[in-house]
Amino acid sequence: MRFSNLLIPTSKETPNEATLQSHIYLLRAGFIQSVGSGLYNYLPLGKMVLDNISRVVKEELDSAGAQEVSLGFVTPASLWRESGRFEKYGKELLRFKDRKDNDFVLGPTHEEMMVNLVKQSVKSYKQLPLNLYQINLKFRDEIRPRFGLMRGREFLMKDGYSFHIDEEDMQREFYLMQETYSNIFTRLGLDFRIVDADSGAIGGSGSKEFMVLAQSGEDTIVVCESCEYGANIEAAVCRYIPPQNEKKEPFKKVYTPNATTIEEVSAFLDVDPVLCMKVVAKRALYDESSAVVMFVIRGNDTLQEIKACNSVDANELVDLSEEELEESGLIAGYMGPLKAPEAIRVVIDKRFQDATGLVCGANENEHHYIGIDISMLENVFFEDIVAVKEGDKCVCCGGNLYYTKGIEVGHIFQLGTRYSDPLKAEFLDENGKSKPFVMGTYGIGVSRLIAAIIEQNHDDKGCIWTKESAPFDIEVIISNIKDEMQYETGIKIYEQLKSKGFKVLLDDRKERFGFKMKDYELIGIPRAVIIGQKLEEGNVELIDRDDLVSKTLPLDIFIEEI
RNA sequence: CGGAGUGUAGCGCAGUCUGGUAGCGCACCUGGUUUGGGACCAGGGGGUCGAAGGUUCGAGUCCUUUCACUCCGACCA
Repeated sequence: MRFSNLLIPTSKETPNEATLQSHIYLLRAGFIQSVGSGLYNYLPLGKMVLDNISRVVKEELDSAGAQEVSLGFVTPASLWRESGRFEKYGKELLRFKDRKDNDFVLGPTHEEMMVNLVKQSVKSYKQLPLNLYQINLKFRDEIRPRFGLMRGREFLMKDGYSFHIDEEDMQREFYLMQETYSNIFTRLGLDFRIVDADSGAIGGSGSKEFMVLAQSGEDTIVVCESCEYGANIEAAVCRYIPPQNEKKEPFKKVYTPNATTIEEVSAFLDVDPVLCMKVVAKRALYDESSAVVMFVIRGNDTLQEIKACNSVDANELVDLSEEELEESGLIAGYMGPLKAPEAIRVVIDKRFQDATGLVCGANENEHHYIGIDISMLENVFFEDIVAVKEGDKCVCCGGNLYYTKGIEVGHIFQLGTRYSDPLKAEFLDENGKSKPFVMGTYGIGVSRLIAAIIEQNHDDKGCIWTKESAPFDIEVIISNIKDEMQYETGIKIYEQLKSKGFKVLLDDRKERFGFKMKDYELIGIPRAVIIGQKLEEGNVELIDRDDLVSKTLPLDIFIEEI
């Protein structure tokens, strides 16, 4: 295609709102246009990249036996009520009414719709397994959209759903999808890692995320330096030994004035923070109720809120105000699991199991207990609720764990019957018995991938597209279109490359050389051929975008070499 | 949700304190020169100053309300 005919509004200036490199370059190079908070238009170049990514996704999924469909974007709320998610999904779900006052939602994900589709057409085990997917718009009313395409409200996602007769077959498909996803991200030229993950609002068990490694990633992932273990911080686990106090202090209440933080308590009583029970009180929200919960962790740990939330099966955890604390009978700075108000649920971190000689708040102003053994506590239960720290030991091999940042581009879940049960999606097995489908669900953030590719592949001049994602394979740059020989040679090379099957962009604009080069570097097409001054000796230049190294080649050899 | 900030030409901004004909750079249009690293000269087009209401002879500027957008945070007891 000719540059002069394409809408590619490049810009020298960085738009105000962009902070992330990918966002800046995608805007400046004319791939996307901002239309509102978390909403973007795709211009021709952006649409080409989007289509390339979709194509790779589709090819790999189809060859793995999945089938593409397209579901309605607007979903009747009744389906969401049946699954129980109409209330549970929270404010991210955009709800609205039609003229007849019926409730609808804009689909943030399509489990309900897909289950409904299959329920109506699949009745027998003979029709299974089945893997259906779509590449379609999603809408999530994010609390705070940011980072351009990375966290928009409207975005393009591939979502797939598989249906099986039993767990075993669902797991087979899960691993097939894991492999298929690896193929997709490898083809797109990404450096990624597969990690264990929390299942979040989708529900189900056994989920894995595909993380593109990048400093700007929003997720913290924990990886092992000596084995393959990797997990999102929300789900990461590690080895631990329960803390034991060397000093055998007898149990007693002690006066601890002005010691409201772990540091102060630890210093005042001369005990290691690891032996201090830090209490984080939260309100756990459920569908129709809420409860105050005390999460008890070691003084040197931090609460992992997702794990904590899962430990009490809550929808969400929220902070307590000063007033709420008081109403619950809790005293900030002096909370403890021993002799706590009865209505309060206590969850203790697993790391405390069998621990002895601990310190905790006495639920009484300016007092702490010392010499507590965990066995003294009643009506408590143990869960893993703290964030793994760098330097903790890997559960698999004992190696050191460390943090890195990742962009979540894919997530696969073993759902089981989480949706088929409530939606009564059943089939008849070989004994003629009704059974709910056993399901898996698989997502890829297609529009987010555009940003992820650039986050991982750019320099200080602009984008560097990977082979399969690039809007064009090669750009033909005519240095000066008023030079007839350059112009005619440019056109000829352009036609030749096209006939060889390349996607070619011809920069035939009436601009100066430097201007065109800046645009080339900003847009980031993998290779360019420059038809310029060297043509007088019968040469052209071939340049690679990633290293910007150029090779001078005689015209006839150039065509061969390509 | 909490905190901070910004809305003036397509983009980036000045003008607001101290009310008096709406400005600059980039981009755009016309003509000419230039043509290997975002050129130059000359001429030109483009604005409900986020919106509504108020004060005033007069409001981009002062007052009230409202909307939108951006950034930071959502830790700890």
